[in-house]
Amino acid sequence: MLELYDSRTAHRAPLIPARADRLGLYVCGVTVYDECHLGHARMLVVYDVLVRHLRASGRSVHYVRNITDVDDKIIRRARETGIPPSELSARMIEAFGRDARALGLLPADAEPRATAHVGAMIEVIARLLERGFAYRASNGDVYYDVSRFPTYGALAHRRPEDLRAGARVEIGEAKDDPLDFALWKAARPDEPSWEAPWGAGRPGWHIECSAMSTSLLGVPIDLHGGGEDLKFPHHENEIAQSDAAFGTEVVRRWMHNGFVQVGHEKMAKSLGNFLTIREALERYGAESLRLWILQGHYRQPLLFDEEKLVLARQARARLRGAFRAAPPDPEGREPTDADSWRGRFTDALDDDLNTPEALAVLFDLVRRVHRDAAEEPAAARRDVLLLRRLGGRLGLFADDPSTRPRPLADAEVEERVARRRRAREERKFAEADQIRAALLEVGVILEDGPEGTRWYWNDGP
RNA sequence: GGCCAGGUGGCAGAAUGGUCAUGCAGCGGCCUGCAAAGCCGUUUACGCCGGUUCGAUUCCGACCCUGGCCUCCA
Repeated sequence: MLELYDSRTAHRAPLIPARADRLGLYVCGVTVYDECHLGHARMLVVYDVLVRHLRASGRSVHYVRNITDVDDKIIRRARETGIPPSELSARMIEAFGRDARALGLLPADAEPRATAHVGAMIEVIARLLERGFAYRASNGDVYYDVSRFPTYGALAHRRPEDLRAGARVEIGEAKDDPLDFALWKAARPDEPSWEAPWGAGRPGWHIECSAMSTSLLGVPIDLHGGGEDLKFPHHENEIAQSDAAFGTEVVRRWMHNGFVQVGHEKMAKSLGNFLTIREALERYGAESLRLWILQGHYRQPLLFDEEKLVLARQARARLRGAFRAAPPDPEGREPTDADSWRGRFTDALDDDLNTPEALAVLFDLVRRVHRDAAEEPAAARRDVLLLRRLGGRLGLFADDPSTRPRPLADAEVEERVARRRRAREERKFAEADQIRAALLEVGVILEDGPEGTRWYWNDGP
C-alpha cells in the first residue's frame, strides 16, 4: 500500500481512494506562454512515475493534467511579441506535446484547457456568489472573500494575519481585503473575454482548477499534486473556492514536488537560469534525464548542472549494459526469486515514492546479471527480463534504440569488425586500433571478450 | 520575522538505535595485445553541543548553516 507525504498534515499516510475502483488524480500542469524547462520536466516525470506505480499496483487511475491557456503572462507575452494570445498558446501547447512525448510520459487521461471550460468556472463563481463567499467589486471584478473561509491558510500552514502583513494589492484592484483574490477579471478592450451573468471578463487563475478538477473527476478528488511553489497561494485559494462552492472538503490529499535548483537558487524563468526540456533532451536524452530526476527523492531539491546530467548518463550506461550482457528471457520467464526483488522494489516506491531506493534495487539486479552472464546465461536472461519489467514501472527502457537511424549499415560494421579481427590475428594492432577508432567516430563501440568482439551503437546522448 | 524542507564519505543520494545502500569517481587485483565493459576487494561519512540509552548518524532539546514559500512560478 502506497504511503505518501501529505502536504496538509505534514505526515505520511496511506493513500486510500474514496472509491475502491478508481483513483482520481489532478495535477497542475503548465501555463503555455513559453517553452517548458527542467523544473516542469521534474514535475511531469514525478507524477508519471506515481501513475505508473499506482497502476502497476493494480489501481485504476484517472489522471487529469490541466493546461492554463489564458492568464496574465500569456497576454503580456502576446503583447510583447505581437502574436495573438490564442496563437501563442496554441504554439506552446504543441511544443509541450512534443516535450511530453519525447520525455516518454504516459498520456494523461484528460488534458483540459482552461479556455474550453470557462462555462464550468462561471458556474463555480455563481455558486460562490450565491453562498456569499464572493463579491462583485466596483471595478467589475469578482473577488473571493477570504474572511468567510475560516480555515484559510491550513494547507500552507499560515495564519491569515501573518499573510495580510505582507500582502500586496495591485493597482486597479478593488479588494475589500488584501488577501481576497480575483475569481473573475472584468473585460478590457485588448484582452480575451467571455460573457458572464455579472459582466464580460476572464477567469482568475485559481478558479480554473476548482472548476476543471471537480467537473472531470467529481467530488471528492483523491489526490491533487503540483510543484511546491503552487502550494501558496494557488492551492490554498483553490481549497477555499472548491470547499466553499461544494460545501465539503473537495481534495482528500495534496502532494507537492520539490524544485530543480541551479547553484544555490531554484530554476526559474524569472531568474534566467533555466534549460528548456527540448535543449536538455538534445544534450542528454530522455532516459538520462529521467534517471537524473529519479535518483533524487521527489520532495528534496534536485541539483542541476552539467556534471549531474553526465552522472545520470553514466548511470544509464550501467543499466543499459545489462541488456548487452544478456537479452531478456525470450520465453517470459523470471528468476525464481523474482518475488523478493519485486517486493523490495515495490516497497521502495510504496514508501513515499522512494525512487532512489527503487533504482538501487535495479542496480543490484544489474550486478547479478553480469555475475551470471558467463556461467549461467539462462539465469542472466531471466534477470534481464525482470530488470526490464521493473524499469518499465519507472518509465525506463521504453525506447528501442535499434529503431534509430544509423550512419552506417550493420553489415558494413560487421565487415569492418571482421577486418579488424583478421588484423588482430596477424598481430597488426596499429591497424586494428585504427579500425576501432574509426568506428567509434561514427558511434560504434567495440568490446573484445573471450568469445570474440562485441559491438554496439553508442546510444547517447 | 512567520511557515516548510534539509545539513551523510571526492560528488550525488537513500535507509537505519548496534551489521551492505546505490550510482559516479579513486585505489588494488582478475580479464586483456592495448582499450572498453565486467567481476572481486578496498579507502574517505553521518553540521555543532548537550540529553535519553548498555549503545545514536538514527530518538529528544539548544545552537549554527543552507534552500524554498510568504508576489507570477512545476
